[in-house]
Amino acid sequence: MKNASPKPGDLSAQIAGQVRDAILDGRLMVDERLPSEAELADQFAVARSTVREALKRLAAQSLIRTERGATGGAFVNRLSFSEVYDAQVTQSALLLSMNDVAFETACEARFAMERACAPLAAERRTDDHLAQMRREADRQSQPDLSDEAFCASDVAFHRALVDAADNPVLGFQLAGAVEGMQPLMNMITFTARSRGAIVAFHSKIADAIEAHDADSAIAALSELESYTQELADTVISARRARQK
Amino acid sequence: MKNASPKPGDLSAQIAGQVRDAILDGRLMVDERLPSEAELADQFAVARSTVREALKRLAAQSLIRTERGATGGAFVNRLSFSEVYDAQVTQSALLLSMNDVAFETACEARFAMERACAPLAAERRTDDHLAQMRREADRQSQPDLSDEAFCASDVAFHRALVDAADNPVLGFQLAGAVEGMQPLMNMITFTARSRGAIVAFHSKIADAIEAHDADSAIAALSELESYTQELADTVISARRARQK
DNA sequence: CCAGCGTAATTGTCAGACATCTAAATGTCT
DNA sequence: AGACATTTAGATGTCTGACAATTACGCTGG
Repeated sequence: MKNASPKPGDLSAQIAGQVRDAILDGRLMVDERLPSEAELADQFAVARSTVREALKRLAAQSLIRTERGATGGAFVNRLSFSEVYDAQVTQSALLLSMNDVAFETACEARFAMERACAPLAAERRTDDHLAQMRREADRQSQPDLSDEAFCASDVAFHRALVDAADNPVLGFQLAGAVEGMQPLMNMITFTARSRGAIVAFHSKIADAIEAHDADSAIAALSELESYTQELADTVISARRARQK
Repeated sequence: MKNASPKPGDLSAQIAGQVRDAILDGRLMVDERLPSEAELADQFAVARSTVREALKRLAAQSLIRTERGATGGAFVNRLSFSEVYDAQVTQSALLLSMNDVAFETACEARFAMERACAPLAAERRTDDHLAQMRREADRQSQPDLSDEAFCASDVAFHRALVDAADNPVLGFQLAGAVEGMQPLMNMITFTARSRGAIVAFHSKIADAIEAHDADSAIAALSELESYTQELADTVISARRARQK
């Protein structure tokens, strides 16, 4: 709306914004080469260093890539799902850690979204997805697994579930909710007993997905959510008591 | 894993990476001030301009903010939901536009996630949320609304629904799915008849939310999804026929 | 025909200077 | 002493000019 004159002092930010808008509007197409830094400096009537700072900003957002050499320059980058996926995970993890989000809130969001893809996963799952889920559940049964490894396997299990829904858009949106929560989950120490319960839920989920039974999968996910919440409550209140 | 020596040629990228890791690890706390650019240049044994490019990269990711003046400098930024929300929206929009994602896929993801927050919204909605939904539905009934304005109001309606779930984590995860899809939705021209149908669905959803009836809300959302898909199919096949 | 070499274009880095901004210290008047 | 104006120091923002590193391309000579 007000693209014409957003003058917040910083030239490099303004220039970055203008180029970003050009990419967003489609005035710059994927893989198109931007003018050289010197040309951009002329066009915007600024020094090359200022242009460079603007380009670095865009590069940090994966909007452009730069290549060196005679035919080099800055090119509009095709955003890939995997790139955005990673960015999503780190951003969510940071967001959660910096805003003291209640475990309950994050957990609720995560399972709400995961239940959202359960019907699709139940319908479309391949044998590969199922095998992956079984494999992770098996690994989680091994008693000599560290808490971190257990959590990593937990994430892998749920990621397999999400992948089974076979919708890349859904998949990358869920990245933050599932993988970004791992640091929070890592704060919970799992007893042998709680691990057993979790593996049982995972088996239940895998069974439901195998049977193409969406309702059972959703039910099992809800049970797992309740159990996770209970577990977190126990750990947190124990920690609080110990501090007092 | 391999943080020790990731030497991909670019000094500014390396430095940005080191500082980013420091923030992620918690070695740099929120609102902590980084050394001045000159000091950082000394520490890393590079020129100030190189340090600046690194800092601009981090600033583009909202990891730091810079303030001018005597007590200024670069400070670790507390990631806010609203910042990440905006980034999420533009990133999703770009991702969708650059990877020729099928409308069907995006639509499916969006409604799957929206249904996920319907139960929470039905339980927790306030009168404010409800009023907002009604207001947007009303606006959508006005025949002199442009297609863009209609779509914007549509987004606002669904955002009110998401907000009613009262879970910020869920809210920002859904940002990409709902608002990021707006460009795709804008490609559909709405006839008076289709607008009427959509408004009817919206009213149905608002009624269900008002009655705290999660199941009806989910059902209405599913109907709206089907209708949207039909509409898109019609528009797309008409466009294809016209081109041929 | 082809292998090697130089050349030009472009990004990456450096060094130093000046401009601008801002809080804090300092000075001045009542 | 307190309120207000002024200076000052430290920091970021910008500019200029130079050189290094890298890469495609064309030329030249065998």
